[in-house]
This record gives sequence, C-alpha cells and structure tokens, in this order.
Amino acid sequence: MPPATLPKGKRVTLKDLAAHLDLSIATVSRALSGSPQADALAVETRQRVEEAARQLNYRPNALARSLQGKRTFSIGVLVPEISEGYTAGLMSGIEVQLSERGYRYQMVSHHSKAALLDEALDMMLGRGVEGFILIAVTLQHALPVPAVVLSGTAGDDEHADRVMLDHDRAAELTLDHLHDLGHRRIAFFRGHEGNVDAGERWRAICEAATRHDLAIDSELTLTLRGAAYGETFTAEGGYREGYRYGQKLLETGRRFTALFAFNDISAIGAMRAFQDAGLDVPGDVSVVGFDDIQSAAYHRPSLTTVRQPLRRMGETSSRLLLDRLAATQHGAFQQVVLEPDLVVRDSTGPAKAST
Amino acid sequence: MPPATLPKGKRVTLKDLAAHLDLSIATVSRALSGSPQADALAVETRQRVEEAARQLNYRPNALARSLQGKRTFSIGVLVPEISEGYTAGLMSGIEVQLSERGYRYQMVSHHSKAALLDEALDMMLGRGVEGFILIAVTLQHALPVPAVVLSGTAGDDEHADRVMLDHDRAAELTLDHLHDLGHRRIAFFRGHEGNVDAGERWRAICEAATRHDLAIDSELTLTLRGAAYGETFTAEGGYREGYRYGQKLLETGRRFTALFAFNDISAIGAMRAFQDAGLDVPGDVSVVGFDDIQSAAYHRPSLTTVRQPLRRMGETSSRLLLDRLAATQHGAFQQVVLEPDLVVRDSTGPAKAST
DNA sequence: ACCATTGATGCAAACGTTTTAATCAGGCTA
DNA sequence: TAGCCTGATTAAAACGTTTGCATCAATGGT
Repeated sequence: MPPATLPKGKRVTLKDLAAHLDLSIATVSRALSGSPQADALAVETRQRVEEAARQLNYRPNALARSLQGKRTFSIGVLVPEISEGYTAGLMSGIEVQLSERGYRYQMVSHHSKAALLDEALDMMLGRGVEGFILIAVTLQHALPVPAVVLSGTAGDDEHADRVMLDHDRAAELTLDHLHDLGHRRIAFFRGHEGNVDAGERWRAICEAATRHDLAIDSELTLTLRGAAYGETFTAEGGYREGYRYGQKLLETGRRFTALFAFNDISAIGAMRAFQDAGLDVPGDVSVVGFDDIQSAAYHRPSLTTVRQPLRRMGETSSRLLLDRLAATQHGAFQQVVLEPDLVVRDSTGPAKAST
Repeated sequence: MPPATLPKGKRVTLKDLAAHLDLSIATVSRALSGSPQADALAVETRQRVEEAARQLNYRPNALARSLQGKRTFSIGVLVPEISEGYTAGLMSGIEVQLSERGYRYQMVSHHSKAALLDEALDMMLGRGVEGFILIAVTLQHALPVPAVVLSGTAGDDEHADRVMLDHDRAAELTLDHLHDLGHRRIAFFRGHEGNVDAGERWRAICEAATRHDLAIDSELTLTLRGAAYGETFTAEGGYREGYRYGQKLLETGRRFTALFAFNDISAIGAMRAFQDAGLDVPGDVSVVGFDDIQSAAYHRPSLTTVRQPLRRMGETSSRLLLDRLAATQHGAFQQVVLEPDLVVRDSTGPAKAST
C-alpha cells in the first residue's frame, strides 16, 4: 500500500493564479488585495484577475498575509472559565462588536491562575493577536499590544484601558433596599480571593454598611471556594456550593434576616437550602443575588438581584480596544465605569420581627 | 561582546538571536524547535542557545512557523451562538480536551445561517485551521480538512465524523415515564426548523408515541421560534418564550396533563406560566425538560429532564478530531452516539384524573 | 600521509503574501 | 533622432521560520 497521501486539498495560491493568467504574482496580488496601488492597474486586467480568482476559488492565505504586513485582525480574549451566566453574557457582547468590525478572536481560559494567564498571553502574541481583552485578571506588566481589562485590575501605573462595574453603587443600592425593609442583621457570601472583582465588591459593601450603620458579623460572612463566577461544570457546581453555604449559615445558629450573595447562582442555591430547612423566603429570610442571570426571574420566589450589564460591558470593551487599534496614536488610558441596577423581585421583603 | 539591547516593542527573532550568539539562523532554529536534527548539535551549543533565548525572551512567531511547516495546532469551532446552557456545556468539554493536547481554537457563531457558516469556514481555512468542530450544522460538502459534526448532519455521503445524542432513547425514556404515570394527553414544544437537532428529536418522539399508542395532538404541539437553544441574550429570551408558549397551550382550552418541552429553558418558562395561571405542577400538569442545565435541580418544583452529556459530547468530538489529525491515514468516518439519562425530579407526577 | 568518516554548523530554498523600486513599450515633445 | 513622460506591469526583497544539502574541521583507519 502506498502511503495514504491525503486528497491534497491543495489551495490555490497567487502563483497558480498568476501562471493561469500569464501575469506576474505582483499584479495579481495588486488586483485582489485592494491595496492603494490597485488604481494603477488597467481596468481590464483587474477584471480578468477577479474573474479568474472567482473561477479557481482563490482564497488568500491569511498566515502569509499577516506575516508580511502587520495586520492579523485577530484579538485574544482571556476568560476566567467558560461558564453559564457570567462569561457567556460578556462573550456575547464581545463577539457581536468584534465580528461587526471584521475582527476574529481566540479565547482561552485562565482559571484565575497567573501562570496560565502569562502562558496564554505569550502564546497569543506569538500568533499575532493585535490586542487583548482580559477578563477578571490582574495585569502585572504592560503588554506590547493594546489591552482592555474587564472587571479586573491593571497594575498601579495602569497598563491598559479598563471597564468595570460601579461596585459602590451596587452595594449602596442593595444595602439601602435591605435597610429600608428593616434588615439589620445581614449575612454575606464573598467571592474567593482569586477573583479580582470580589475584593473590590467587598470593600464597597463594607463602606456602604458603615454608612448605613450596619454591623457586619464575620460569622455570617462566608467566602465561596470554587471559581467564584461559576466553575459551572465541575462536580461541585455553583448552585450546590450556594446550597451548602446556605446550610452553613443556618448551622451557625446566629440570627439573620437577609443574605446578600456573591452571585445569582449561589443566591439560588442558598435560597433553596433555606426553603428545604422550612424557612420562607422572603418571609423569614430575604435573599439578594448579583448578575441578574436569565433564569433569575423564573425561580420561586423570583430573585431580587443586582443587574450587571454584562453584554454591554463586553461591547464596551471591544469598542474601546478597536478604537485604540484604529487610532495609531496612544492617548491616555481610559476607565469606563458602568452602572448596575437593583432589580427588585419577590425574594426580598420586610425583615421578620425580632424573635 | 556588547550587551545586545533590543529595540522595544519589536519581538526578538531568530535572526537577532543568531547575531547575538554569532551562530547561523539554522543552528539556532534547530536548537530550539526540537526538530529531529537537534541531536546533531553539540550539547554545549544547544545550551548556549537555550540560555540566550531565555535571556532575550525569545518567542517564536507562530505565523511564520505555520507558514513553513503545515502545523498550526489550531482548530475551528462553529457554534450556533453563544448561549447559557447548551453551548457553554459543549465548549467546556471541547476546551479541556483541546488545550490538554496543545491545540488552540477559534470560535465563531453561525446563527444557523448557511451563509455565515460558509463564510466562517472559508475564513478559518485561510487562517490555517487543521480541523473543525461543527455544532448543530448541516454540512453540505466535504471539507479540505477533517471535521467533526456535533449534533448535526453531514450530508448523505458522510463527509465527517459525527457525535450525536440517542434521540430515540431520549424519547423512549420520557414517554415511557409519562405513560407509566398515566399521562395520555401530552403537549409538546418543538425546536424551530433551523435547528438540526430538532427534526431528529421530533421524529424520535413521533415514533415513540406510536409505540406507546399515544396520539399527538397537533394543536398541543407548538414550535418555538427563536434560536432554539437559547439566543439567550436577545430581548425575547428563551425563558420568556417558554412562558408565552405555556400560556398559549392553556389558551387552546384543550386538555393536557403533561408537557414535554424542547429544552429546560422553555420548560422552566412554561412551568412558571402554568403556576401563574393557578395550576399546580405536577399536580395539574407534569413538565419534562431537555438538557439538564445546572439550575434545573434548583427550581420549584425541581425539573424532571432528559440529561444530555454535554460536556462529554464536547470532549468526544475533540478526541475524535485530534485522533484523526494524529493518524495521517483516513479511516472510515465514525458515528458516536451518546446515551441520555432521564433525571426524574419533582415536576412530574401521576396524571390528574380526567375532569 | 592519505582518504573516508564522523560531527558540527552554515547556506539557501521554500512557505504565500505585500510592496518598493525598476522595467518596458509607446506616444509625445523639441 | 534623441529624450521624456506616462501608464502598465514585473522583478525582487522582505516577513520569520524549517530543513535538505553542502561545507568544513577533526578524527581514525590503513
């Protein structure tokens, strides 16, 4: 048996085309690449070339093209992981913007590990990405190409544009709402340390609590373990974790009338734990989530939550990046802060009278 | 020897390295690329090169490398869209497998449009992908590189490996369950025509219904409109659509004791509609979903559903593709059929006695 | 001493483009 | 007739790699 040389779907190249037309490679390239010099060509020649290209089904080799010029129209996206709510929302916004403007992206998960992040950055630079969108990372050093950090930090001296949520407002809205309803003893779920958002959020919550004269009971403050924003597909899903931590809260035996969770998923898990323990939500305990994932409105009770404009955050990041790529001059780095909304539904109600 | 200070922004290339070491480009390349010819090199030289590469922070240009050799270690993934449950589950499995074996992927949404699909394929081929994973597509013609079709069809004469769910078993399990509970009048949500899975699933349901001697009432069979598997981020989310179609079922005035939805999302929406109309689930109506998304267990009542092993489907597709890439010989195309499970929870119960 | 052998490295072509600068054929000017 | 544009095309270098083959020095066998 002869070595199974594959059907050799050999692509048509400029050289083939040139030979076929009895023209030089240069001319063919000019006719097709839409370069400024295309005007110099005879109209007839150009049409001949275009016709032949269509006929022979010529497709330019992007690798070669990028190697020679500098454009790759490719950008790198680093996500913490591929999960249900959070990542999907952002990605959706990112994808729309990018593809609208002719860019493609490569995506890789960094799982909140600095080593993975660095490796991925290196690898993508090697593949010629023109810029980065970095989600939930801490960017240590400046990069050789423009970058936008989304829900993360970019080092003291700011190496990149940033898009972030107004965590102060989120905390203010929520604690205001709960305080108005008479809640004074509130339990919290914190995101785990690896999560960049988590720190900022907690700071904002503490400050807002002080303003409202609310004491934070450290025994009622639980820090989630798993990748905070989902890690949806591991054995211990985010819902499950919320459930267990909901139980833990009850086990402390301490009194609390409300829970402000780190995200909707853990909120929903905890809510279920409370219900399974015979408590009524919001009669006995009010629950507030974070994100406003699609299903939030369809649970029972429907979930009161802080809505992050995920899709818009994705779009904004892309726009920022592409604008910077377009303008060859580098202006000062920007910070775009997007506002959250508090979506009040049925999982919050008046605080239960003291027992 | 003067300390080689390199120009900023510019990446270190083999040439730079060679100049710095006073060696030829070829030698440096051999020392670093792990080529078979590396053995011929003097051990000392090789170490010198490696040391310098580390020092100067050399990173190979993947574009150039790919242009010369044929390997790009890049594969193209086409998804219907970026959505919560379905796509995220598959992608998660795909990503793990691919990155474990050193491959990267580019992703683009085809939105169930043939034109978008073709364009994306072309573009990715131009970028040198070595293979494709095509999700929920109908593959018309053979491709010049290996492909795996996941939950789709690959033309009559089979142009690709396929991974699919055993829809017959899914239908059988579900109708068996409902039939056992005494349900005889069952409503259905069908996926929209653009969805490749939908057709197959419906065929299987019809056959299983016949086997169980169940009549399908066309008035109680509603076809979803939106991108069937989510289109989560459009104004009319999947939940909302399920809700509206749940209402529609009630508006027909026809009697039914169970609903078999097209996916969990629409099932949850419909369930809520029934509840809002004062019906009890499962007391008055039983509801069965499809997919087993993470939140399914956390709704009230928790959702009985057909579990698709999404992650495993993703993994299997990747494995199939990479195996085919590794073995240069082309064996016959394979079809891998994965088995669903019926996860019985609290949204199904005995059929209500006839009114 | 001589040639063959080995071991280590360099030359140069190739991958498919883009682009700068050069060539070439006419027609026009003087 | 020579010199010059002008308009259309092409030759060739470059982008950063990999790799078949050539080269070269040192070694070893006879």
